[in-house]
Amino acid sequence: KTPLKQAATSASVLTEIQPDCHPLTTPPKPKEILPADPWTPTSNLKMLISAASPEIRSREQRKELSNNTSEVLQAKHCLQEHLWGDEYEKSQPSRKEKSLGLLCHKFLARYPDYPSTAEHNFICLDEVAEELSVERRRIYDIVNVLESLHMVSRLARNRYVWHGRHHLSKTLQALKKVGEENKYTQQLQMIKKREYEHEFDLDGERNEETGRSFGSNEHSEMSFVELPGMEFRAASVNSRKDKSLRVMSQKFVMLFLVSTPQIVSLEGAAKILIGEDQLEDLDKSKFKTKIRRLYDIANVLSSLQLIKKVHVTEERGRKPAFKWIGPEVCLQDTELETTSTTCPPPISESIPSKEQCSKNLFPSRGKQSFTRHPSLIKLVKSIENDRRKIQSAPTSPVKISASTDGNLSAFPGPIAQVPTIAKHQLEGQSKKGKEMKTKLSAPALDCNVSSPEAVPKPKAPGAAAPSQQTPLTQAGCPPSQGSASPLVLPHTHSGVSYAIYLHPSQAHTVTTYSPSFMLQPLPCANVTGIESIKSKVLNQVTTEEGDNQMVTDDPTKALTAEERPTLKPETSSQRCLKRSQALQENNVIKRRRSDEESLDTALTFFPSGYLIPFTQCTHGNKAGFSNQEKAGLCSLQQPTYSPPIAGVIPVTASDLKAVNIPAFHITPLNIMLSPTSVAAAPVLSNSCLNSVNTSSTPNPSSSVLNFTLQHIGLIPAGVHVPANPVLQHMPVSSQPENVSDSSANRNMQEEAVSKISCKFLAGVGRVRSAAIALQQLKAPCVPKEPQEPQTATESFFRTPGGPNTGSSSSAKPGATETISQGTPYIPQRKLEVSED
DNA sequence: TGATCCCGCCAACGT
DNA sequence: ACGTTGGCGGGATCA
Repeated sequence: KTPLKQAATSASVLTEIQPDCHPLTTPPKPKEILPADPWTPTSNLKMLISAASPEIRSREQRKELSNNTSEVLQAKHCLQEHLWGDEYEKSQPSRKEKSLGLLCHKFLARYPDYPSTAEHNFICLDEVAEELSVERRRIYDIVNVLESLHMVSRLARNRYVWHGRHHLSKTLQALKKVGEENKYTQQLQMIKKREYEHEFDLDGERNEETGRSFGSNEHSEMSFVELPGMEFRAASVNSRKDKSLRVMSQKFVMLFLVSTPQIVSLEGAAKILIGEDQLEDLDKSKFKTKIRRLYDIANVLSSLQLIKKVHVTEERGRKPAFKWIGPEVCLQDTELETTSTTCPPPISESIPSKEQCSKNLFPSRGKQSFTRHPSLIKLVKSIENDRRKIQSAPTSPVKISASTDGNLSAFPGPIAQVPTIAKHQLEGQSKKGKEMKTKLSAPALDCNVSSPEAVPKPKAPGAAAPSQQTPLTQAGCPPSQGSASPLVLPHTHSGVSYAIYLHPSQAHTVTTYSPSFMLQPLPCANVTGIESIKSKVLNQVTTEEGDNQMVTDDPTKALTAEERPTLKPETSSQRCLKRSQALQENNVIKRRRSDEESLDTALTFFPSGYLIPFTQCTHGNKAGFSNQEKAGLCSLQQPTYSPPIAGVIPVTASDLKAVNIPAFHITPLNIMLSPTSVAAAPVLSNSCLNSVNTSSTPNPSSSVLNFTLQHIGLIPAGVHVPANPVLQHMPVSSQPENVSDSSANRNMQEEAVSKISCKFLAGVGRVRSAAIALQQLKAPCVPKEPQEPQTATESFFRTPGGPNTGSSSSAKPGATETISQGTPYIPQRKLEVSED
């Protein structure tokens, strides 16, 4: 009776969840004794478990008999009574049953992937820890990683909010962007190169060299990557300097997103992550510790179905590694990347203009937008403090968030602080929060007070505002209640669109989105299915196995499908297939979804009232399209823009109406900034943009825009504003002392400036006052030198498409895929990646 | 064995 | 002072 021991422990459960688990490795045997540490009485989890295997199911059934969720502990006691200490010991959950991965599964099972924003998804660490019967310490591990993906965010002590995967794609984009800026690709190459040289006794000075290059990485101090709208959930969190696990997690993810076969070995990751801060001492113990942490992170990421474990077999031997199985992340409008028909490896060079264009186009995008420079933290903090002081918090953020979107309603007021801040910024260009604090003036406070009333209210879907009704026309209204302009925003989760009454200023902010619209006129035919070809050719990946089963057969997903409607994971190959076969209507639908998402993004953005990145809007690529346009223009287009996760958001007809936020809704906001800069200095990125879009396709919206603006009196009749004002906030950056070419500094400043500009404009509430303020803006405006050219390497290294886009999988589980990791630096070498 | 990674000490931090 | 977070690494467990 000894075999009482685990057998069908959670370990096997997990394994069976994994598709590749083969009968060969038949799990020892079902456990005869209920685990002392019973499953969480979450229905989800139970379903998950029971679906995992018949054995488990039966066990669950047995347990079901006495499972009233409150009797879990009882069971434990019984168990204790009926077993001798010895046996009881054995019945204790095995190590694997306590694994972080499983724990994470349990944890995740508690919350929907895409929680409706209406329901409050709060996480009380204590409760969770108790319910999962683990120490809180473990929950931290999970939550920290989740936090790094913005799937949760901290509200307060012991309190987190669950966001689910709503922000995931955005986060991943941000991470990818930052990862690229961090030259992670190069670092990875470096490591590979180094290893390669090792094999040929080339070590020695060479290593010094390569090692040094790590240290010289200017981004080494990169801190936590934030998503706009997600940032000040808790000032305390931000103020903590040690976000190691969070940051490490993000970096880890970056590595995946940036490397071309999206496979990262633990070792390599550890080296890079260590190399960043501690370039020199590749301490053994430090390395070990790093690895340990990476395992922790990897476990969570695995539970999230973002990565899976593989083994990379090189000449050297088998190394543990992880492969990205999450959604593909496209940095910008995907159609730009897939224009050419046969894109050989150096594809990024074949589209450099586009690539760089968009990068230059949205200079504040990516790192600037998402990474908070250390020196900004203070500012941020103080602002947060101010906010808290000012916000009399009649309703806790918790309660506020009930209506539509937590983000949306959580921070109604702070935006109003901007004017002062902006002013201050313009005057002193000091980023010290303290000073700002003192500058908070009465108007700002007023705004704060009034803005809560402008909190979006749900409205009947039918009440969609016609797109012509620009918020601008109402901008003259004071920022009080009733002056809100209806702005239709789709409700991503429920598929119901809401007309949200936005404070005019907020509306402006939202409209920031449409810049992407300007990019759209790009003819986008002949893109179908290219990516798959590309990646096949490029990566020579013999994709095998289980991606399919891995993802689709996963009981977790199947079972929780209803509450995770959007997740329905697609295999890369599936996606490929879909892409190439996509029916027009599918495309349209997806487009809608995309729109939805992008708008959702918008929703996410403006509430923050602080970081309002123009740039982020970009990936909401089709946001500006009318559906007709989309249908016509893009019917042939490959729907690569939406990662699987984003692609399955339920859509209702009403959403169709919601997707149009006309360009000129937006532009006014930018325009207010731009006249100065436009006149002052032609922005480099403009020309880029023009070359791609404007020149070829006269943009009608430009004239409309100008007309509108002139009509409204925002700009003098003679002035013509380019249709792509997006960038023009950039030159506003007017800090003369900022000669440093350090992108970090610049980015920071740009971020600050754009933020401030946004806030400023958003907070003014009255166009007039904004216009007046604009006058003030003009003075300090200094033409800024064009965005630094993209390093050739950056684009060079970039390879389009992920390895996931490989051929359809048919290989047996356990088969190995052979990956030749082509890199510019090192000769092609064969790697074997095997599933475990 | 080496790969994994649980566990919980304890310090930094917040209140 | 006390509770929360979470870095960290010993050493148990797994394969």
